[in-house]
Amino acid sequence: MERFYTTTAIDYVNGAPHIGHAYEKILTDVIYRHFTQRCDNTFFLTGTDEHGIKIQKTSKEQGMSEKEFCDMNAQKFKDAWKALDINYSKFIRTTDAEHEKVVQKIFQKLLEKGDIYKHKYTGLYCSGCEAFLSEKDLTEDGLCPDHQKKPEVVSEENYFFKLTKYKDAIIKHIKTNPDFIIPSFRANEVLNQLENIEDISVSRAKSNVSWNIPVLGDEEQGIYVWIDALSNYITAIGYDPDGSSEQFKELWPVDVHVIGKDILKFHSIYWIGILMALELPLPKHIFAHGWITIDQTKMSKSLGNVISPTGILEAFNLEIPDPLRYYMASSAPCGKDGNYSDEDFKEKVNAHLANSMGNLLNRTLSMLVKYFEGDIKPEFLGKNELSEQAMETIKSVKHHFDYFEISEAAQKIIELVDITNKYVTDNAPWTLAKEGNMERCGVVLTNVLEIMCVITSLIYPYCPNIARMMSEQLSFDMSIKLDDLTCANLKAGHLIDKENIKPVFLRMDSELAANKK
RNA sequence: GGCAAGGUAGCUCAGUUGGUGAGAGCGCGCGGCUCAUACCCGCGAGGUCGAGAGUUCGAAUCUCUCCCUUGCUACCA
Repeated sequence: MERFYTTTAIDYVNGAPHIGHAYEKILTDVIYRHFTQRCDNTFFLTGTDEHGIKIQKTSKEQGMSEKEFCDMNAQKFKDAWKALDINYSKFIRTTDAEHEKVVQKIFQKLLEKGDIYKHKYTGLYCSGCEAFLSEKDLTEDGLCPDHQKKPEVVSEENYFFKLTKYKDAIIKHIKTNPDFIIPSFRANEVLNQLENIEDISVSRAKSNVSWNIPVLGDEEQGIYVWIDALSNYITAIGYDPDGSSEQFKELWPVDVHVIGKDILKFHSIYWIGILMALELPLPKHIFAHGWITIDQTKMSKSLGNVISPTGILEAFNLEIPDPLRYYMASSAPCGKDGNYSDEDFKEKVNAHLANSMGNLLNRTLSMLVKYFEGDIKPEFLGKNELSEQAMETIKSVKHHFDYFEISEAAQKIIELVDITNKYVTDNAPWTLAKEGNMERCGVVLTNVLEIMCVITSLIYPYCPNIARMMSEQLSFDMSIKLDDLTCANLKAGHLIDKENIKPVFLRMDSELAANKK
């Protein structure tokens, strides 16, 4: 594998980022960082979706221009991702001039091709949804279920995308590529939805919505979300109907679109139809993750249980996002919902990162200093009784990432940590030292430190800061690719002094952590 | 209503094509160790594997019925 391109959904900047937004970015960042350990050319795209009537209205309510409002909120997302160490390559905004220009060209191309046509439509329009609703969507009182508002009867001439033309091809693609939609049980849902699919409206009357990308040559119409937002995945890397960039040619098709399960339909049907119309290769995978619930309850503004990711970092006085990243990425099985609770967060992070992994490094380095003044003697190096298991773990972690099983991969890493902790206890280096069996003692400690290098590499995608601290204390070069990773990472010589041994992560409720404040 | 996925120890969940006394992690209790971040290692808890019936020498694992949860989708109103 030489290149890897991944994306997140772009977030609608109508408000501030919450833990649900953060979950997706963390997942994607973990996936991305893992693949940077396997590929040379990698790219990670995220960004914001900034057009539409809701932005138009909210900005007006707040007495700002749409542009000011979007700038303000987009910045909040950027700040949050910075706090979480989301290592994206590019942050696209759908109001970027370059994006708008290419979207217009895409629209034009599909129009010329005949895949977009004009059609007069009369229906019940909900301005909250920015969409036409059918009567069956409404409540008993004839209100929009989401906005509790009565939709207006609107007759509008819009452009439509000929989605039905591609229906059979999309069905065929999903059926012949079982790993196209992940997790696979969602593929059935999509196939179900495809049965009743109709052409989709891809423009809005400028008189209704002004904050959007104008249709070239038609002042009455603005481009609606589908072509505007979905195409960010290609405009960001230089797609152009008149000739794409080198970068686009290298990176497309995308390896995985990471999205929430709520927008799977748009990505696995609408977006695929658009790509087919543009005659572009299709994404290799679409990974639909589940929701993060808060204390087993769905997060919602009305319940007032919306949690901000930076709020959690502050509440626990965390200087690095690693624990939150680790928890988020490891708490839900692939594609299923996960839950967040303060208690569970603390418990899991303390157990895995502090008690097991962090303490393992700490205890081993301490013994190396105590018994060998921090030196690794040449005779300590060589055959490692743990190497087979370590290599097996690397293989298994890679395998899980190939299927975007992020929490499952984390579990494997912690298993290796546990095995290694047991190895220390079973071999009791402190007893060996007392008995004067110094060579065996040194061999055991060195074996453990070699495994710690492997663990450092494997935990890096989840905990980049902790991994960096571990690598520093081990003098281990983390830039090594996973394919080249072995259990021979250390060199004979002086490794570390007592004063440089530092806990890489302190228990969140420990006195040490409290004193640090 | 249809389709789909589930209901397994306090919590989160594993349990391949049915078969030695039903598992893991966390939490909890007890013991051990003392290198370490009050950490690590070991042991334990006795959970009618949602309910009932059936197939079988034998079912958490297959069949049927029922109850409950979740997702997608419809229809009546």
